[in-house]
Amino acid sequence: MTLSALADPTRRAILARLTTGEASVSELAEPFDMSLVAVSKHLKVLEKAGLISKGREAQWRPCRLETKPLMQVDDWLESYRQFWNENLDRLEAYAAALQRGGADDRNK
Amino acid sequence: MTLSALADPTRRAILARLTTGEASVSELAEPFDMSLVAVSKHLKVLEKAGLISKGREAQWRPCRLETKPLMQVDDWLESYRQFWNENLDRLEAYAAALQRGGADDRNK
DNA sequence: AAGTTAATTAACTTATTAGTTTAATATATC
DNA sequence: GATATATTAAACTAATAAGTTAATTAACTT
Repeated sequence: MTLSALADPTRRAILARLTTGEASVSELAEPFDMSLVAVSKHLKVLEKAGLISKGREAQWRPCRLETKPLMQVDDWLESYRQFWNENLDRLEAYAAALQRGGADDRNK
Repeated sequence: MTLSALADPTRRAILARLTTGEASVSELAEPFDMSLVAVSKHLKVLEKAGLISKGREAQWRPCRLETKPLMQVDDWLESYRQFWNENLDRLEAYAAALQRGGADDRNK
């Protein structure tokens, strides 16, 4: 669910905004060229995904960023980091071999 | 586009499979309880997002994982890593303060 | 050249998503 | 208590997504 919540650019912009601190629904909506209702729905999606939480202060619902799901994405990436590091290692080894005197297919 | 491609569990499973090496479309489709055509479409989505590339060997289209978009996701996460580390720092500082003799609000 | 295997394209269905406008619910203020 | 502000809920529309089956393309095997 986290990834599909993150798939929308408006929602990602909202999250980015929240790294600078809490904000109310209408504050969060302000930069966007869409209705407040639409933004409110985006916030609901983010909340269901656990990416934000809402407090209550009078008639405002201050939203704040929750990091747990993002940390899980970070964890999920781990196996792929291993994958691309292996690839980079292979590439470096190949480049080094070339440097040492072009010991590639063309010399066989 | 990367994140919405990653939002689907079937597609994530396909990527995970591809960390173990190249595979043809039908090999990739085999574990799933859906038509080959459906998997072929998922592969098209992954390909458009740059997450895989397809070669051609006779009638097979060997797919392999491409890491660039995943590395970009990793980069995108960076600002959030900073955010949650700051939060952890604050938490640790608070815990340390408590340890040093409960210098919290209740003592003012 | 007939048949088999691998994959894609086309046409369609159903469900979900992102947005809209209008109405409702709280809370605060005059 | 009336009114203004902040937010959510309801009802609807249009676009996109995920799946299906049937047909097509391409390459290999007899």
